[in-house]
Amino acid sequence: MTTTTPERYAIGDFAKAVGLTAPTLRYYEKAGLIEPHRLENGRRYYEAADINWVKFLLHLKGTGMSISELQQYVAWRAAGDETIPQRLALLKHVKEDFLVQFNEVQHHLQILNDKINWYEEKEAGITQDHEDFSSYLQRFGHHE
Amino acid sequence: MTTTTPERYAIGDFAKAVGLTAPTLRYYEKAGLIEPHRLENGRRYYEAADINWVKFLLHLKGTGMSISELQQYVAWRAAGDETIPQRLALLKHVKEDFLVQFNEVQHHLQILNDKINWYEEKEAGITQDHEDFSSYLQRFGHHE
DNA sequence: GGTTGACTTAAAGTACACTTTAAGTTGTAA
DNA sequence: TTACAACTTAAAGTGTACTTTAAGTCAACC
Repeated sequence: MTTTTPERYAIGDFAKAVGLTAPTLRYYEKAGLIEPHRLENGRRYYEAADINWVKFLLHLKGTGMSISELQQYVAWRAAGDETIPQRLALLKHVKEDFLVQFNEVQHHLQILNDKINWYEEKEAGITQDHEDFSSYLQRFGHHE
Repeated sequence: MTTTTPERYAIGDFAKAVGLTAPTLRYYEKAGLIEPHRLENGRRYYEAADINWVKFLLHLKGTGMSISELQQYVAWRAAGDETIPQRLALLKHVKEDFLVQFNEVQHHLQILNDKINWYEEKEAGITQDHEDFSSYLQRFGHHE
């Protein structure tokens, strides 16, 4: 009977696995977001499960959470299941903010698209007269 | 017969009209993004058309364009119609980057939603056993 | 056994987009 | 006319999230 040793990643390999740099991992660790294990010689090592954790952190970060919000989340997580309501409230708040931003950027994209189309129409009929961008927008009901 | 004087905004009023602060408007002006008019006493004033311009800049900014990209855009705009191809190429590049980011944040949102649901299910059946988040994600095909 | 690359730490530096300060001038309302 | 708010400038400061540097230890390969 054999025991499978859990795979160990040195910081450089782990960094590649999660798409970060070694200094960024040390920075996150200092911020309390990650707690790698250590070899006897003092070097960090990470395990497969740590990959999921970091990737999850990066998803939260990608929804707009700041490092300090992540720190709060991690602190509540460490405090145990009685902080689930707080964590849930935080994530819901993050989601609400996200959705507001999401609607805004969709509108920004619409204007960007309209401007691209306006330039393309302008380029297509290079010698003709053209309406300006504001009235062009109004034809589509795309205000501001 | 009367001539309607175009409406003039002092910097504070204009700031309110576009949702920025007066210092930010001065900052944008220093960056070359805005060129307000001046009264004889040296004070800036803005007109209605400037509102559209600033709002358009903010839309571009909202799609991810940096100040320096906006500067490039504005420089090409000032150079006249022969730079339309460059402007178009810039905006299309911005759009491509935007769409990549857009897909990424949608995935981040999905994971955030999954986590919220996972917590809510965990809260609902507080005394029961629960699967961990990774396997929960896999049930929906929401990887990483 | 020596060289190269990866690791360790703490601290300083960077990039971006503003924001604030300081010192002074001007316009408006009581 | 006095006081207060809004304007002017240049320069310094802020917040966020890293990134880079410096000085040293350690491990792996030829």
